[in-house]
Amino acid sequence: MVRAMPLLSEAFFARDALIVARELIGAELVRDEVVVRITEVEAYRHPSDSASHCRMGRTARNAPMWGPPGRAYVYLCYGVHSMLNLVTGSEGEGAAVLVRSVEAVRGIPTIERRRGRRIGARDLAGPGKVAQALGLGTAWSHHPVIEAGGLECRAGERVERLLVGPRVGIDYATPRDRRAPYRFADPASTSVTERSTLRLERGRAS
DNA sequence: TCTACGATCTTT
DNA sequence: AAGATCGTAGAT
Repeated sequence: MVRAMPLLSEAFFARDALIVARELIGAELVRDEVVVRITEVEAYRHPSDSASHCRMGRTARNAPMWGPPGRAYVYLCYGVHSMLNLVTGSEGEGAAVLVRSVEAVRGIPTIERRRGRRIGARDLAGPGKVAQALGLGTAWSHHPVIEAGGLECRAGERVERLLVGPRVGIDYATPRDRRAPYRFADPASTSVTERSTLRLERGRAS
């Protein structure tokens, strides 16, 4: 048995969504026997971000995003898929990071049996697959991933250089926000969506 | 109340 | 290229 990596702290999440997003690449999500490694994320930065669920202020749905950092925000998309976000910044800010893709580290076959769905692949590219692999629904909103038990977010191997590009599926946002390079991915992973719109970032890591 | 529409995925 | 499928938000 390998010793578990340390939990990420509330202080880790209590920073700008762009910083947290970059540093979440390579981190692990753990739910019981299931362990996945984060390979792609998007930052939803602030109420002034016209792509964010917080763009129209506080509502029942986006309440978790306004809460303390290090909590989950899970919402239902297209009436079909659950999306996992991790709340960032300070309480009352309204920012989060969407986990778009992961790689299975272990435990996925068990989930496959339990859910009666086909998730055998090691690559889980796309936010709907992430929540499905971890068995998460909207009831997981507000769950602290900085504490042991349930869904946990743990440190992983640090990825120095990243793929960077625009976010996906936000055509309703302003042109500026549509173009904003708020999506980050691990260049070494094949579990990444819309890869052609990402470019390898030069220079220093965050 | 009513209506429109998604931070998607799969199949055609 | 389109259907599935339903909760939310904004309008009425």
